[in-house]
Amino acid sequence: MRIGELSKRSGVPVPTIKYYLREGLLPAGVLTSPNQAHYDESHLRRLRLVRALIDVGELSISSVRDALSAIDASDESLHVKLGQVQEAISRAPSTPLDDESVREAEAFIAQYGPLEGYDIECSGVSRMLAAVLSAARSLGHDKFGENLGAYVEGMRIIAEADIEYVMRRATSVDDVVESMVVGTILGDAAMIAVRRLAHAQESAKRIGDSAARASAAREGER
Amino acid sequence: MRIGELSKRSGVPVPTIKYYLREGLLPAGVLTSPNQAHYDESHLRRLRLVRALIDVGELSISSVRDALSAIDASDESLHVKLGQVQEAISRAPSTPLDDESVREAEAFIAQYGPLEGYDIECSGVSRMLAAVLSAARSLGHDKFGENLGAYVEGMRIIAEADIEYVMRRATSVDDVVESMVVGTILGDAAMIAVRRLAHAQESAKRIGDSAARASAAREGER
DNA sequence: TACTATCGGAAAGGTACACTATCCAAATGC
DNA sequence: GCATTTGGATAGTGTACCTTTCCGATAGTA
Repeated sequence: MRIGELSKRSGVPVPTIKYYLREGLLPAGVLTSPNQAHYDESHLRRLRLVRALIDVGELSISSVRDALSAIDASDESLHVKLGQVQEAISRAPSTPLDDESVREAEAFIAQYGPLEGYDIECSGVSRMLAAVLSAARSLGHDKFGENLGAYVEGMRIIAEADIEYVMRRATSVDDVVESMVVGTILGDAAMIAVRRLAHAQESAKRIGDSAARASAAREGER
Repeated sequence: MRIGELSKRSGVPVPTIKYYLREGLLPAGVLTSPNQAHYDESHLRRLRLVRALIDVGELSISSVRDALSAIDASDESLHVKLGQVQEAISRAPSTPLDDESVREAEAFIAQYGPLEGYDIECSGVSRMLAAVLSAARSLGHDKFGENLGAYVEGMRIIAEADIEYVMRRATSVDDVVESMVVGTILGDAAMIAVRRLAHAQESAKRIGDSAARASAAREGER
């Protein structure tokens, strides 16, 4: 197919596709003449992945580029590759971190489980955690870290389901990597949404009785 | 204190504080003369909250404004207020959604638990879920929705800890609301970070043996 | 009472990002 | 034959989030 059909099938405007081509988010099509190129299903698939990373994952163009090049890299082991894509799709804050929080974050990671070959100091995850703890501290929530135990417990269940899901559907190594990217990005958003629901439900259960009754009454009036 | 000290204590540049004042993210100080104002601890606290919402929560200025005005609103019940701040701090995607995914999302919410007074159709949470399912579908992950069961299970644990945490430390109604905002925003980031760790650990356990051994060997060489 | 630093407030400027628009000669498709 | 579409390059747009600059007034210090 040519760029017009790629655009129609993906819902992405032609100029935007050209922009993505320029930015290296999409491999060039096969040139059939100096100014004609053909694209195939793999381009469509890649384009949809790009849009998912941008729209749902809210990644920047350059993060998407990093993630894709990690996906496409072929000279690494699967484990290393997964680490690289994880780094690419994890937003690392650029805020200055206080030492106390950095130490707390690293201690948490160390205690969480020995991760061989995991470079704690320069991982986005540890900086993220440090930023969270640092922000919590500055807001007077210095006990926030104690909550992390529950997070670990919850994430154990979810991560297990994630891996299970990836293993069930993936048919090749590249498939595993791509599924992990998709599952991670979509899962992040899904987790957040489900947590909001759980909060709303808990709020309704504990304190919303009168409000719910009022709402039900309003509903009844119609 | 005057603006200079507020800046020094918060780490936010003076011009940025002025900008936040203009944007209504920070209440004006008490004017002691036509061009002198005093700020107190509440301003410092609010300023730190704003920075946490922006830096950790990655909220836009206008979302922060919405969240703050929901926090400050006084004429609503706690339950309604919590719903409003939740809406303000939940990023709702602006992508077009396919009907199938919208239906699946709404069915999920309905089945998840009866939320009285919860307007499914115009909640950011349901749009978020629909966007996730829609993106999954377009990427060929049409079974992604089946994973949500595990997410619910994980979130039950986490949401319970969240509520517990808020109830334990809050001393007033306003405190509950603010703690909920902070806990939600920081918790989102924390969840994501912990999930990354869990994935890394699982990857190391299942496939990283050889890579870990290689890394350990490299470590040993030093 | 000089003098310097800092202040509040307004307006204009800047930077980064993610596209969009315009143009061109060449190729396609009816 | 001829309107449409193409790849490719360059320039422009819109939004978001600050910064810079300026002003006359005030605060703190000598």
